[in-house]
Amino acid sequence: MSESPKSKVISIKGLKVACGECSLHDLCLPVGISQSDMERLEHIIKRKRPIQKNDFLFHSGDGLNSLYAIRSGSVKTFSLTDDGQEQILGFHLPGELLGLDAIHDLVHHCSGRALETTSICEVPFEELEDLASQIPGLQQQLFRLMSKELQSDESFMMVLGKKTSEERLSNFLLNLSMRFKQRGFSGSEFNLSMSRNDIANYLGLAVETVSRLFTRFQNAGLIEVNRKLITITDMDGLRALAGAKCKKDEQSASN
Amino acid sequence: MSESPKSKVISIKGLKVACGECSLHDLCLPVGISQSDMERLEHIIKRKRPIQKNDFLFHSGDGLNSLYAIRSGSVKTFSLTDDGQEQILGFHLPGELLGLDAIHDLVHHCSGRALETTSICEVPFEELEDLASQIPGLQQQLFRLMSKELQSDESFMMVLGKKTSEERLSNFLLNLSMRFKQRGFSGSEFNLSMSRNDIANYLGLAVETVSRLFTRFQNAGLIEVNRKLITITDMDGLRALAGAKCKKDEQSASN
DNA sequence: CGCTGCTTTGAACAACTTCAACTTCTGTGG
DNA sequence: CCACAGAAGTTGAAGTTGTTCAAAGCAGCG
Repeated sequence: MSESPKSKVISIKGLKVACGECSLHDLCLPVGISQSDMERLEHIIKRKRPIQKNDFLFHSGDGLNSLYAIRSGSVKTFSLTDDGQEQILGFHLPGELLGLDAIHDLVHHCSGRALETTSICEVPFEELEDLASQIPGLQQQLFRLMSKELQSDESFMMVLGKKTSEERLSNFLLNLSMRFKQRGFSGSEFNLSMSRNDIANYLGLAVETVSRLFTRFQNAGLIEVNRKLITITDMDGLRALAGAKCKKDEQSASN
Repeated sequence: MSESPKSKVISIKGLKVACGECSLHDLCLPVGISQSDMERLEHIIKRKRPIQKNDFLFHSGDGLNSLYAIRSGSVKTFSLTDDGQEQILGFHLPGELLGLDAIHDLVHHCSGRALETTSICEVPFEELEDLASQIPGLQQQLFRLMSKELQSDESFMMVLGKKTSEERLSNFLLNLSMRFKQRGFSGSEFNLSMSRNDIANYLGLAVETVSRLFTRFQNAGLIEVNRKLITITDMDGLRALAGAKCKKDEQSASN
């Protein structure tokens, strides 16, 4: 496949894969890990050549061989309903680790597919687990990562369970904004790598609804939409939409 | 599976908390762990006196001190939307471990509340983490447990994102049925410890809808409802409802 | 008994979906 | 460079599912 990683990890400069140097290193695996431990970790990580838009990173049903960390680009994960339609489970940005849900039974229950040209670090799971048992800091970091994903799943359940279409979309945009910002990109202007269809699917809405919402948000002066490019022009307004809906002001009375 | 592997669990008889003897031990923490390691684990677990219906196990905002394993009874977890309404995130049965989502930042982001009189094993998290770093089998089991929760969250997202009210409720009943069966109870007749309101809330529906569905399911001969007691009389019929909906038979043509 | 809270049922209403048509974009080949 | 075909996105109007509102039925409990 790609270049071999056995090239003595010391000289980080010459190394393609270097977590310590990676701009994402505080999002990704190594946190609070010593230099030498970090090198051991880097040693097991494989850098694969970039995958193209629509390429699969893994398929539902595949055995779990590796976890995948996104270096650049973006990936969607999804599974199929009984009647064969896609349900998108998440959109994943650089610095995120995919495949954690397959640890349970060592089988992927969703598929991962690139939304654009994407480069990936592959982390063989067995070796990672082994290393984690030797490096407490790594174990802890893995626990935290998984827990974080549980948290974000939970907050997403709230979106799907209680929120209106307006709240869902504004929530979605703000979530992306936050994550882009965290990664050093602009939080107020970014490209959506996924289609409207994907957004709708993810949010449990019809494409048409999403489309209408985009124009409604634009007309309301909250965002500017240029095809895939979104500019948030009124962050607070968007936040207001995403949060408490005031459809019942009388709630203060009943409360 | 069920029969104890080796009952030389020392004088477990005298021990209040004995995972090795616990009927839930294959659901809960210890799996593939040596006898002596198991004892170390049991040593850090505290058995608390049963909590009563509506008592809180932990509050949203609390620091994470312990994980909680349910021995008997049931618990709901929920958080509040910005406008103060409850969103139920899950119902938890004996053998399940609560609080994993708080590991990330050591703060609970949801509350846990007993649905009935419930007894709990408290597992101090720091000590557990410490132990996990010494016992690879324990680390692995924790990874698996968290991963399993990720999986079930994902399948629930599918329910909320794509399923109709009928599919949601039948899904819910089948899920409970399966879990009861797994725990040695009847899978076809069980008590709902949660209110209709809670069910509706969890499934993202209105109470009225859930109520109507119960009567509809009963009229269709799928279940029998006696207040909180549910008897599933047509498991396959219920499964059919939960799975692929046939609202479009023409899909075979378009597919 | 007569509360009180939970559940059920009916009827009107709203939000979102579905269907259908049209527009814009993208990439390909002449 | 333009034409064209297909995909993606937008917009309008009709249709449905599930919600909301209102009220009655029921069990549990002081």
